[in-house]
Amino acid sequence: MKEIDKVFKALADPSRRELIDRLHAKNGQTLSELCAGLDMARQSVTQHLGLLEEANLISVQWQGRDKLHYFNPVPIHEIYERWIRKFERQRLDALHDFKTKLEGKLR
Amino acid sequence: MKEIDKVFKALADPSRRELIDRLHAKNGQTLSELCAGLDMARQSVTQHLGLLEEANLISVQWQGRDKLHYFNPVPIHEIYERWIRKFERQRLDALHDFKTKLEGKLR
DNA sequence: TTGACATGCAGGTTATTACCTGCCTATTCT
DNA sequence: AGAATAGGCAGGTAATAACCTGCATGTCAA
Repeated sequence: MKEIDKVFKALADPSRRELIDRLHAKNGQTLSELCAGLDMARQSVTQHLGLLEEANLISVQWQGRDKLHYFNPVPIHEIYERWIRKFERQRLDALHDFKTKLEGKLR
Repeated sequence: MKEIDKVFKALADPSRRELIDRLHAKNGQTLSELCAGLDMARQSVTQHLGLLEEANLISVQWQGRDKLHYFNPVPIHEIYERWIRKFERQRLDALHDFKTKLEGKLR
């Protein structure tokens, strides 16, 4: 499976995006910390975090019995650069055309 | 299911991203046109297109017996605005910090 | 009008996903 | 040392996803 596929797949699940959001708000959280309030068994969270790690969206670091999780924004940036940006450009072009046409009608 | 969830789910599959890419390259293609070269039964493609339509990533228009497909960049833009942009910002900040520290060391 | 073509609809299969529970290990704290 | 805490590992289940085939319908063109 290609890297970019893993990232898209990882982002497909709302719980995983929620986890990323939480790490973005506070980096370096432990598993238990991330579990708190997530209405889901610890094992499920572990699994989600595993997928995120597979996609290189987070990295982990052990500290005694604690497993610390860190968010890595690089894959998201790559998705943006390699896949999303071109559509943004098209969209802006469309807006530009629209505005131009509008100005034509108003003239 | 929330709108944004549908979009992320729709983008999770490589075949569906491929379809979007093709429509981006040439808008208004028929189903048969999109099937060509996709090593997949027509019905599967129909299903993928259905999901993309559900996510509002494409819209269709009938013309006689032909079903024309058009790409809509808006949902992708929304994903970018509401979800990706903040991570881009963090990333740029990180780069900036890095550069600043580096300059500190070089001084 | 008949044949060729574009697509829809129904249903079935297999793989994957998102969960769970139960039990085990390692670390910390008292 | 013993209890509490953080996490791993194995396995099981139910829902969903990604495919397929077969047949029906509607449209175009000779």
